[in-house]
Amino acid sequence: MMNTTLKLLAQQLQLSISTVSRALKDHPDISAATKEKVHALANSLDYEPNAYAIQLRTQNSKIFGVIVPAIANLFYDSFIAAVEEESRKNGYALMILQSSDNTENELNNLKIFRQTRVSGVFACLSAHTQNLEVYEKMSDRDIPVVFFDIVPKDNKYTKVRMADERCAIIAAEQIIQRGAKYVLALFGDPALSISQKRKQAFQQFMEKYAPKTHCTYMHTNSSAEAEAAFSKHFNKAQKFDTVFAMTDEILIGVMKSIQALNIKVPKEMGVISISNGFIPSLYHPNISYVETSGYELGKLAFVQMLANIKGGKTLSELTLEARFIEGGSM
Amino acid sequence: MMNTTLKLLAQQLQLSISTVSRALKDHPDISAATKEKVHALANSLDYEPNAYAIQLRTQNSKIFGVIVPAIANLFYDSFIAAVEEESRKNGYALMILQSSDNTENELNNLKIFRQTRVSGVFACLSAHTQNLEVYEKMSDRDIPVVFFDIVPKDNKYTKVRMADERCAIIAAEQIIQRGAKYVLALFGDPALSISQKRKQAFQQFMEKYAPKTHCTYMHTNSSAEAEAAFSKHFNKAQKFDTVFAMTDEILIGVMKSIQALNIKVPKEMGVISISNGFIPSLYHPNISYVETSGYELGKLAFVQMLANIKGGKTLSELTLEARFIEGGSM
DNA sequence: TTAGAAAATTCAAACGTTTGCGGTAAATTT
DNA sequence: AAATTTACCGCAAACGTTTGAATTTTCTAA
Repeated sequence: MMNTTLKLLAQQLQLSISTVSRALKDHPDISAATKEKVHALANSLDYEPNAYAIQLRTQNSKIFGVIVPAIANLFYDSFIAAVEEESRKNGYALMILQSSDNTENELNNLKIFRQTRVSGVFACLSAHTQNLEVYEKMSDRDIPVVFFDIVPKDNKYTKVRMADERCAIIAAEQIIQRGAKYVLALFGDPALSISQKRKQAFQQFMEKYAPKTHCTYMHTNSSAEAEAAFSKHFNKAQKFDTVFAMTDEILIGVMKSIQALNIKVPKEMGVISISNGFIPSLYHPNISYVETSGYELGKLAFVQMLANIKGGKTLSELTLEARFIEGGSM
Repeated sequence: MMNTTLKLLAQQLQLSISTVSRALKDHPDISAATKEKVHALANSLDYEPNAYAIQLRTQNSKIFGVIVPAIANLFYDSFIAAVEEESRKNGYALMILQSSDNTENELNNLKIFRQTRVSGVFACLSAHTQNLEVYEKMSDRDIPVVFFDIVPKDNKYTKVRMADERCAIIAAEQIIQRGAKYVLALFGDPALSISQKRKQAFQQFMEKYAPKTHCTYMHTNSSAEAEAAFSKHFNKAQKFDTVFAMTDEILIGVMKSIQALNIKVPKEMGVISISNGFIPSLYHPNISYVETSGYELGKLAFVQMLANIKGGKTLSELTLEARFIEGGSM
């Protein structure tokens, strides 16, 4: 079936293409009568403007690119969901690519975005990406980039992220409030700045406000490692009374161990984590956590993107405040 | 910064646009020397073909649309991940839209896809979508549609889905093998055909091969309902020894109740579910489940899509075989 | 009436490609 | 040396839209 185009409408109505085009978008130059006729025919012929022709003409694709380490991830999921919602409201579509935490994929994806002439990209750096040249290239072409979650250090970029230090501190506050004596604090990959930041903030806070509390710090790279670390340490001389998990991944490992050892939460063991909220809700009692909402972050990122597009460059770093969500595990 | 175009290259090289265009794609008409010069300049000027111009000319967007009820969902996540992988390999990009299980959104998304002139769409029907007219319209425009997971009944469409009945039967087999006497079988929204199919297959199989086993069938619409249903029934006169959860959502509710009541798995209670695998891996012991792999389904869907594009229409329904994954809960 | 303004419509170029066809110069054949 | 082939390359139209400027039509006022 032939696609109906402006030309076709124009022919059938004995009008020029430009008149039809303007009629369709309510241009004041066009008479009400003509507008009506045009709209009527357009509807009955089911006219859909050709996005490619428009973009070619206007240089504006109305598509945002999103690049995440993985789509199948609770946090990024909700981030994407938020961005998608806002995009749709604002007449943008979304193109989502995953880097699988691999710098090469990240590069390829960026290239696709350039080729697609996206109107902007939301980027979460791969864990070990150092070279930001490609992102510079986007800026050169006036494609705004909003970094989220894992962001570059350099502050010439627009970025939104969780208040990582605050998250850790809020958790520490809760641990102190519980009156914990022996704490096992589990953090993620020590190579990631997010792990470093959180650990440093946590440790500093504990040392300052609860110097008598005995804390053991560990880094684990997977659920399995966290599970092993927990059960190994639990069986040692001094039993912990509280455990802190920096991520969902770690929490999962910890909870498996807790179930296996049939430890009672919160009586025998207090549990607190930093999370999006889904995983903590899976257990009984619900795990208390410091919320890092991918959804909220997505909303924030979108605001930044729009600001970037409308008002030119707005370089800034926004952090999303965290809050404590009471479960029953403390 | 100006985008470099064929015209620019042509000017700088004192060649015609067509020559440059052909040189760039290794056309036999062009001499090796010229090709080399063109490539060299293209590289140094960082030329990227304008996808919109190409699509306008060739009528081929090299973009697939994906429409899912929700991105933030373990099953669809992995489906998308698979489709994305394959798409990238084949030079396609992906545009992902979520319907939030709302028919109106679904319609809007489809419209965006039509406007974007996607090369094809992967569609999962919203729970209560009846009117498939919009999908017909896609076909009219020669945009192939591959339905997945929640698919229309009519078999004039291309569809891939899980072998729903088989999943339920495999679970039933395991339950019989465990020697269960009293079974609580929890299914999802009775309005969904998937719930009906699974329940019917399950019930039929149990009645035929284990008529003496006492089964209680229930429908629950959320984790909370499942949790309530389980604990309510568990406290009645006759205790169950086995529970079957049709979805992750239901499993989550069941497991919360099991944890709350401190029931020992698998000694006091056998647990089996149908799942993607993630949720069952969260507990200790791991829950045994019948695997419905979104990832595999994605791969399958992509094959179908390619077949549709290459070889014209291939109407068919493919179902993905399910398999039992041993946890420690049976 | 008629000039002049206002309203409505059309012209035509441009966005960056692809591609059938035609053209020219060099190489090959008679 | 003329005729034919071969190897390269350029012309120009087309894809569907937007938009500044020009043009035509209609209205207004003297």
